Amino acid sequence: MSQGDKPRRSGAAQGVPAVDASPIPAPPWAGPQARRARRSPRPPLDRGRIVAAALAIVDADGTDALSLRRLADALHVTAMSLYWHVRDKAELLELVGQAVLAEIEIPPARGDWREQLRDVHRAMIGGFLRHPNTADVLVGRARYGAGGLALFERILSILLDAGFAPDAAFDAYQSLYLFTLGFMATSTRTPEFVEAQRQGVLYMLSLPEDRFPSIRAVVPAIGRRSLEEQFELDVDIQLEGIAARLAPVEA
Amino acid sequence: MSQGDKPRRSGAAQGVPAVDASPIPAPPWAGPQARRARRSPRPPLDRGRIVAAALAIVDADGTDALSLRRLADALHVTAMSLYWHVRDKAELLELVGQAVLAEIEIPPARGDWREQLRDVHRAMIGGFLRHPNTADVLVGRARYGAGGLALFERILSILLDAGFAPDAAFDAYQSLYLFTLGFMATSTRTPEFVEAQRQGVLYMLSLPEDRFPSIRAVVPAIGRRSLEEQFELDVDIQLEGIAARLAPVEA
DNA sequence: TACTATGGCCATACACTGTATATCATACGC
DNA sequence: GCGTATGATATACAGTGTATGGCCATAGTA
Repeated sequence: MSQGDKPRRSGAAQGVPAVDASPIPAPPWAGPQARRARRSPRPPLDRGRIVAAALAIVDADGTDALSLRRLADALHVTAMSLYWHVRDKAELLELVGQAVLAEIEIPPARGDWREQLRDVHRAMIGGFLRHPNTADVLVGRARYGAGGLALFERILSILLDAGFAPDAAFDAYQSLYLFTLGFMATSTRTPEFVEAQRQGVLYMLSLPEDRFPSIRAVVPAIGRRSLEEQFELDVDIQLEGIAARLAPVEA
Repeated sequence: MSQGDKPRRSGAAQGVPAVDASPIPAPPWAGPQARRARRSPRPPLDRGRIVAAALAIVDADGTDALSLRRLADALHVTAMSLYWHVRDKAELLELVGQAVLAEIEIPPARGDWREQLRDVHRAMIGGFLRHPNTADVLVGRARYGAGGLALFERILSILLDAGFAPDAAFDAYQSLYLFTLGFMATSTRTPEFVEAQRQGVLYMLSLPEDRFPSIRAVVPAIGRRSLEEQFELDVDIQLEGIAARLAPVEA
């Protein structure tokens, strides 16, 4: 029984959450044997430090630059050491995404449901824009960590409290969520992406006016707003649409 | 002068568009020497066939499965042969994305601006859902090929014709575009993604009701609509919001 | 204090990726 | 026929994620 199983990764290694990407129902942080002390020169490398270092690399050079060896180097450790704490790179990326979400602090409720949703989304996009290179992580692998769940719960509760039926609340959430994802996807700030965007605008300005009159007419409007302002306006559009199509009848 | 330059890739190799990702202003298809005939058993491998084969692989197994060697094998060719026709993998992915966009046929105009936008977006999402695994390509690298430009031009012209000011037209477009991106990002149909989504729902259903009452109340509403219906509703919400916030005053 | 178990880290290796470089084969213009 | 572009290939390299197995210090037990 206790023979074939090497110290292999996965499962409840050390005192760290076992569940795959769902640390909520049983949050055994500070688990059984509460992290025994150590006095070796470098601290003993846990998920927190790994994820923090990974996020730092992503912030600096984008997700493509995040390789396990580079991450290990940053932690003064070999690549394989990471596998003791993390199942594989996919899980690592998930944790990075969750770290970004966890940083977001949900503002207290004030005002009607539209004000509240505006506030929550402002906080979200603010938190995201502090780590704009995490877009593909957040957009691609949609897994909810603790932070994501809290946001989800909060948004839904605002809607339900406002009298939305559950179905309508979900539809409203979906609408806001999808648009937020799209916004994040286009807000990457890695140098290549920014340059590509710039080139795109230049290119569109070079299009023949007779075949693309509308593009030519509108392109000058691009980029006249900051990302924050842009987002603010778009949230407003969402809310207006939600109010018109999904909100409960009563005033 | 004509010495140091090997047949190196890039530029106006063969009769194929030279511009990096912008085949519009000078579309030299059927270029100078209109593709001379050949009767070798296998035809001589052009961008079209490469992109088609790549798209087939992506449709079958997702973008992660698209490696240059596998693509080359499918074409009965070595990996390096591809580099004659394509600068690098990034360009290949761009071309795959553009191929998906190019497949979309823009419906004729009928009805008011909202009807028209609905029709165009229906066509878009229909075309996309025929290649749902191309989501990250379409979402990640936002480069406009011929098809993308045509869509862009069309949507803007609908808005301008409806009396939107250029700034407002761009804002409206942006709103629709971002949300469409988000929708595509969450519509990947690769097995892992679908499974992850399913797990997510199950997980949320297992959350403690006292801490996540809203989630528990709403989760049953997930997935009761098809993707097409979902999209339809969300477009409606966008349009409603756009009408309320951006549309010109006149009726 | 001696002994063992094990948590945590590392060395090595493997299959696979994208791509640089150089070479080779065919077809066409002269 | 010859040179020259056009296109495919062979080889090689650095870098990726990760499977496997070993190493060592500490914790727990006697």
